[in-house]
Amino acid sequence: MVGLVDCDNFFCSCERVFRPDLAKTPLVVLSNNDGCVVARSREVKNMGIPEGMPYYKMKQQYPASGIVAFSSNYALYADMSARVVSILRSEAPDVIQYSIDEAFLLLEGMDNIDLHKWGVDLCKKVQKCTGMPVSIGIAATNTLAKMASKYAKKYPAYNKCCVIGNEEQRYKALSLFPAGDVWGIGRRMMRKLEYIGVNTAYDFASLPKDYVRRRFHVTGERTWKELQGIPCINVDGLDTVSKKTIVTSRSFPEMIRELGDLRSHVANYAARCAMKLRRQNSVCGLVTAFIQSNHFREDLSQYEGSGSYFFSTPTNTTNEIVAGAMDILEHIFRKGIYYKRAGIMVSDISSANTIQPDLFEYNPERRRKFSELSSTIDRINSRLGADTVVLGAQQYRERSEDGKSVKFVNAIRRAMKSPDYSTSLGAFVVH
DNA sequence: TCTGGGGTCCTAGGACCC
DNA sequence: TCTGGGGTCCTAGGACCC
Repeated sequence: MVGLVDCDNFFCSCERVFRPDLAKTPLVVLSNNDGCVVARSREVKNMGIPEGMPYYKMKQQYPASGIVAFSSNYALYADMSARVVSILRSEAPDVIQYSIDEAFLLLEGMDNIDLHKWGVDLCKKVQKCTGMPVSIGIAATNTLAKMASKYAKKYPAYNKCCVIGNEEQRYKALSLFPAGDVWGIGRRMMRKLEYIGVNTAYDFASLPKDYVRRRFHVTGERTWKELQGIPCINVDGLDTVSKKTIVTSRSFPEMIRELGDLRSHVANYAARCAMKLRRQNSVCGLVTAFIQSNHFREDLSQYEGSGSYFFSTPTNTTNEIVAGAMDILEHIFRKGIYYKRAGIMVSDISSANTIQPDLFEYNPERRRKFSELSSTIDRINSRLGADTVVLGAQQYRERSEDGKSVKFVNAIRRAMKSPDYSTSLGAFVVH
């Protein structure tokens, strides 16, 4: 059997752990730049506010709702996530973290245990130790466990733990479950399914296997099998295997026209990608940069530009990756466009332990220096705070009146961010 | 005024090989 | 008039996830 532990309204619950006075207050957490609603408390979900709704629209449409909004506080969420996982690891034989708020538990060797009681106790322990409310679904496959966890959330009678343990329970669970909510059935697939009269998970599971294979390919067939109770979606090692691509991208709080301003942003994203590469002890062979105009402004000219830069010897140093990104930017920049978003992707990722050097241009001394420089920057920044030391290209220029001096400015709007309660002593300074 | 960010896997089709 | 057959690898784009 596998278990799927899912934090209830994760971002909102993180905020509530340190603001118990808001336990019953409708709460939302916003995306970068306070753009969209990315997390909603139960009260807000009940009001019918959809995920992804732009914050300004929410304010327009629900002016007197009493909803409290928080900017996203990723330092807090990442730390809370780690705390929850550490409790899970202390209780379950094997834990695979699947996302920031979800983990699969491999429940081998627990055949003679009352799994429902075990799950209820686990949720209680997590809540007691971290303050985080969680639910758990237990079943024979990942897909069924995900389904069970939704039942555990929806019906209080389950006491936060729902087990799909036999055929009767599986049949009942499938029959009452909308097909579109099944893990692996997205919007596109659901449109096709509706067309052939499939509404519930049971309807889908009742389709002939060959038909599912033909219409929905292997991925659809896997989901179908999982619903039969046959495991075939593997998440083993998901959290230990290094990433194959790494992306850093952002929308800007204001639109940007100048190449110089774009350069600062893109250099920062490139530096972040380099840091993420080093963190997983990887190097990349390719960096891709992209810049985009504002899709929502149909009155302005639209443009999307992207380009790539190959490294003859794979690298993870900040200066090489930033230099590559700057080179691309020169080529893809067009004058007269109002830019709203940009990003960097590094790919062709391999281990930093086995770098294949370029036969003709390899310069070990240069590489060693760059590499040392980057790890020194990492050490300084981890001790003294992120972005204590950056490349010149990463500086955001805010020009003074006379245009002579520039200063460093914060690039992201987070007007309503909570303090970093769990990771910074500064959060508790009394003013 | 205002609209998020970061991943994975699969498939079709092109380019290339013998 | 008439133009083979069987592979592999790579990439872009689609679909899905949180």
